[in-house]
Amino acid sequence: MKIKSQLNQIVTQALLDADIPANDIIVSDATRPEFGDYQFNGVMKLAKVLKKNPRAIASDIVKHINTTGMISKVEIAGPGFINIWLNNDWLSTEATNILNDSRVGVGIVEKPQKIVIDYSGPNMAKQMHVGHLRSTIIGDTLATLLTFLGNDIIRQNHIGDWGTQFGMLIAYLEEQNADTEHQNLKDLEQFYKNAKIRFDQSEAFANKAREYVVKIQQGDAHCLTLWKQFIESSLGHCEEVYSKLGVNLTHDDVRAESFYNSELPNIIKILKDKNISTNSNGAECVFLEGSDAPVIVQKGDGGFLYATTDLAALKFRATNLEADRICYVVDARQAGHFKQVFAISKQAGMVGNDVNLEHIAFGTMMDKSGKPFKTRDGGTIKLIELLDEAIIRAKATIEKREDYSEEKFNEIAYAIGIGAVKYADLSISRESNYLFSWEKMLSFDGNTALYLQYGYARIQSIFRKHNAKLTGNIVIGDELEHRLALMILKFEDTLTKASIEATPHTITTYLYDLTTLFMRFYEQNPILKEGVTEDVKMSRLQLAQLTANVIEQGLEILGIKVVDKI
RNA sequence: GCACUCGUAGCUCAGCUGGAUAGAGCACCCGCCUUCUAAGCGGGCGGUCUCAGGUUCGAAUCCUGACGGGUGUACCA
Repeated sequence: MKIKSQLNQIVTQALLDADIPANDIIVSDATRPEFGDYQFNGVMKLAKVLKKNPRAIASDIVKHINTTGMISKVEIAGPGFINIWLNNDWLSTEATNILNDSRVGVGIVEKPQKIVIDYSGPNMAKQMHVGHLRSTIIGDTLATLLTFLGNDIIRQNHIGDWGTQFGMLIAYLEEQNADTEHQNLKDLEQFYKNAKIRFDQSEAFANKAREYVVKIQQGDAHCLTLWKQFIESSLGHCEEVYSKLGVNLTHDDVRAESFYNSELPNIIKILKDKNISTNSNGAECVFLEGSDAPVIVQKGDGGFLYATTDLAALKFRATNLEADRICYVVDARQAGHFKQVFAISKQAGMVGNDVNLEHIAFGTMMDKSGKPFKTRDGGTIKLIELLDEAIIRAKATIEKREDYSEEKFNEIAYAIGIGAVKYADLSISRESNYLFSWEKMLSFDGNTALYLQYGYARIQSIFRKHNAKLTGNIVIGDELEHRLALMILKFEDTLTKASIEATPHTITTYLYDLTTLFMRFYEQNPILKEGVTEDVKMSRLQLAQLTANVIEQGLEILGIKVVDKI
């Protein structure tokens, strides 16, 4: 339900009917319950332009606001605020209507876009670690969200499969002998370490590794075979993580760095032809306004850099993939880099002016002491181990709660553990650094996945008891039910906002508020208890059902599973 | 040096396209279970929104400056 745009229209019409020039009329959420459901604050500004008393203008507008449909009451308050209450009958009708809607009342965007989302992007020469977590989780949520709203999403996993480290790894792979094939790649972590040790120990090996870098780049068949074998194996490990995380990235979404290799000389040619780049100290550079350091697109030795690859990728995405919007879900520290390549790509015409380029930046994950998240000895924490620990901790959290079957116990712990990790990440505003805390993320209290899952499970419990068809209509009986119904109907506006601003935490905040509201409703308004009339019972059951539907759908967009029982 | 970014309750964070008395959670204190999952709910305590100016009828929000933290900054990605 698009509530805000409907209200905007009603208020705009009221202004027009009152002969007041109206443009960009925006109604906002009321700041307090006693101020109604929504408020319009634009009168004071209008008063200045029109040189009239704001309360007089407000009164004029209010007279023309249509209160026969969704709005029940309008009031002028303070210097000229217009407070708006929604009609209970309208709320109940709209809410009842979406009871059997699989989209819980959420429509499709008017103008679907083709959107490329670049996320995860692990380096094949390393095991996935916590540094890849945020990009993977935030990116996947955006992809799911934008798809749900009706856009055409192209996921791009820009894996790092090219560069000097691969010489070392390939040399080691060959030294270990290829006939054992994937066997010696089973424990990739150990493989990386061993290769590094060999590299540091043996000068001969180190030289061979450097030689291999050149060979790979020259397209030596034998080396390329080994390289491909290595990449496949490393990617397999990533997919293990994706699967455990419940992230929708597949082999088909992989468009590796090396994919753009053949295009790189052309990128340089375009930049040279358009006089965008110049040679400086032997390197091909682009000097952008407002910055003293250049963007180097080709090294003095002829090698290319990641700026070049990113330009090629931008060109490919805008031209071949025909994207309207391209989102890069990458660490905030890369902000400067993206600002530069975005500017160059537009200047060089590699990307059309109408294409929206966005760096979806996120902050660093910190530990309790406020330092970047590392193991005790300063190493990076492997993602797969973090996820396994989350599941173990989830088990500890719920083990005393109920007698579960082994299978059920594992299923619930998985949903809670992985959900906790994802939710903790998504619920913080993405640009700020975030503090990693097991205690906080696995708590039943506060804004956590577990609280929402618990709320959902409580509702399922009600329906296990009720276990019969829902009939009748929703009837709003009190203030709490009014707010709950409205909150349910705000789902679409929330998703829309989150999709435009690329802010998953908008969704988590909403779901948390919804669940809190439901818990209060549930405490105060009995559903299946003695003395509740059939009509009221049915109405409340439907509100409970809708709440569960929104929680489930909302969490699904966040990539988090619900469970019937906790 | 220059650029970017952040500074809100003891702690973790919302709010920032200007609006009414700045909100949550944790922690702490006090209440509420013979009845739908009390791992819940209600109430209380807690703030010069880093500081100083400016714009405005109105500033946590916008502008300038200062202080403090983080990050980036010519051939890694």
